Amino acid sequence: MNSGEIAKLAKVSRSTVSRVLNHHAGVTDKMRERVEAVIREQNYVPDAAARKLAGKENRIIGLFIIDTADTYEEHNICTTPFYNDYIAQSIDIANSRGYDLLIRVVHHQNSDELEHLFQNRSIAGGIIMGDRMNDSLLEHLTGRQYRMVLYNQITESPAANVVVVNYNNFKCGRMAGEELIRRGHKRIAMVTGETNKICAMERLEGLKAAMRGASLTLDCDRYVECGAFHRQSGGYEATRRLLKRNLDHMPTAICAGSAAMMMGTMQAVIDMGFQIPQDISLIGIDGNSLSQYTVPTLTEVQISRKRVALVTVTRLIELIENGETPQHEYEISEAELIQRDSVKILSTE
Amino acid sequence: MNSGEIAKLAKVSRSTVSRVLNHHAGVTDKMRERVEAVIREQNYVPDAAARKLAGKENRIIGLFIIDTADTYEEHNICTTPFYNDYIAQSIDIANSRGYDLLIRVVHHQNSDELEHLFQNRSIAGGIIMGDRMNDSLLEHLTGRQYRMVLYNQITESPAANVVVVNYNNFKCGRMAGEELIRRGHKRIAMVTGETNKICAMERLEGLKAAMRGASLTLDCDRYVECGAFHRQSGGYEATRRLLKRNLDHMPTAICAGSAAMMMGTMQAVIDMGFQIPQDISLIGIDGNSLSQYTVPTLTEVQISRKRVALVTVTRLIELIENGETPQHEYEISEAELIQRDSVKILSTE
DNA sequence: TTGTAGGCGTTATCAC
DNA sequence: GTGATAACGCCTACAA
Repeated sequence: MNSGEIAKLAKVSRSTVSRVLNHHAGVTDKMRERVEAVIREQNYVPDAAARKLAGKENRIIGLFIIDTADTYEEHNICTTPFYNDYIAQSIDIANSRGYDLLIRVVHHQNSDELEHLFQNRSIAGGIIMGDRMNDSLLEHLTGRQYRMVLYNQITESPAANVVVVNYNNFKCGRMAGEELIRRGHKRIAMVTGETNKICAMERLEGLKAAMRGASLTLDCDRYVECGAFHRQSGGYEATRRLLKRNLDHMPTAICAGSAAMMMGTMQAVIDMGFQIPQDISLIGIDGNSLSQYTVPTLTEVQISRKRVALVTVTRLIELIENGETPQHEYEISEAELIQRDSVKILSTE
Repeated sequence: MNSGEIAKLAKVSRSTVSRVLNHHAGVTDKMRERVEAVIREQNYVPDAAARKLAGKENRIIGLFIIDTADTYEEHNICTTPFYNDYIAQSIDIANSRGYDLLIRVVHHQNSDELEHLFQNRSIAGGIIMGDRMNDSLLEHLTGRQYRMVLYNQITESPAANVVVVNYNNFKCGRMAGEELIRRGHKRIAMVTGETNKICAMERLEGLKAAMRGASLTLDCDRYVECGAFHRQSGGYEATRRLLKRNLDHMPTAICAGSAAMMMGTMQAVIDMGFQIPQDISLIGIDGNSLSQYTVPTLTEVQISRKRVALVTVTRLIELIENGETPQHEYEISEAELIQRDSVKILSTE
């Protein structure tokens, strides 16, 4: 069934069918109704490929989640609490705007394939997030005319067709630090992600700033340890390294850089025979839906994932539909401290 | 940049370019190399829409997750542990086979739009899962030529182009029941999902069967309560109703029908002032990645989500690529009992 | 082995 | 307001 057949049945030309389909003005009501009746009756839906080829935009958004983990684990980056939620939310938001999401996890091996979807015009635009993308690839990509939104990849928009959305990770780190300090902690440690990840480093900087604000300093060599940001195992291993190194002078509190790491950190602390929060306090950046069920319940600085989904998807749709957007840089600063039971109150000296 | 320009630069005809692109036999090595060089040099990628219009299949799979919840909650069905994992796994599997996943959550309002993607040929096939789809829509859909895989929707494949994959939910229910019985429980209750959900009812049947096997009976009127299968709140509310009704004769153990419900059940039991497992034991069907972190840790019958993803995606790709598949009905029976601390050992009377 | 030509289903630009 | 006609970019007979 194609527009020609519809035209024949409605006794009009294909052009008229097309006009009706696309809600063009200047079609007699009588004609319109006749055509619409046949369309309904025949259950006709125009072919997407033909439509696109003839110049219409499609309504598919590519969602690319970069995963640069060297070891290919059973659970990829999408299984982290953040992406779990982000994916669910962004599907809903895109769908409600009439768009579909085509989701792909981009591993090392297929990082160049990412561009194919832009090049063969399968997608109207794309959102790129996850691990920090390779510099040269990023530069190459942003140099093209592809409409895209970059989340936590770079700080400044390099082109008019690229929207840069960043989370105020610095603020989250600072909030976590301030909470620890408020509760009397001075010897604070942090377990966070790879040094090439914007968000991991900014959260660390935020923590440092909070400490500076209280005339404290973070001894990075001793009390900072980096691991796989998106893996529970990353948190586990980094925490073990950190603690083993400092058995003689343990931190009173640890700040975990991501929700995934937090669970590993908790496990490592327990496995090494320490009690939370009696021996070591814990605070996490980015929340876990089940932090309220653990014992102790976990204090965390919650990131608004819905807000991230809303901003990234909406901005991209603006870019697609208007060819532009009012701002090309956008920072999301919503974050909420959820006080639970993993941070001990230390007597102020 | 199109195949014509490539042809011109390589000084060949467009057909030759097409042949090279599609790896057709019968092209001189010299020609092939010349064309490939230009393609590489120009970074040319053929247009997906044009290719499709000319008769090629695309490599996009639709993943439709039906959500029939009446109340639209912040967290949709995708945020349940099962779908969180399933989505992550299926993206990986599809990608590794060269396919992309287009994921859509299908709510009541837009259930007819589901068919559009098949009709306008945006997708080569589709996987339908989640809540039980409306009978008439399902019948309509399977009556067409669309290639699809139905997961936990119906029991028998109605057509050659439809593969039906079901989980052995009965077995899971029975395993949970047997574990409780093995530990001495006799007065067992179950909190599960809506009566129109295949998997919810089958799990219940499995539990009943286990009890029958031990000459016990499940008093359904008193000890079975149904709620929203995919919501934690569903488990919470159903459990409260169940317990309030039976304060005079409490069950010694509760079996929760889904991972999402399990967390609500635990919360409800605690909120009502009971201790797990001292007062009431808990076992869940389908696991939660964090069940090992709660106190007590939760005993559960784990469903192999990776296996579900593997079977559904692979079967659909077979259907797409071969036009058929060896079996049209497939049952997944992998399930593993994870014994933790939420089931108390009762002294045998 | 290579080139030519027609068709895929739609939209848009013209005349009428 | 409506209808022919030419794109859109590719694939595949068929002809050479």
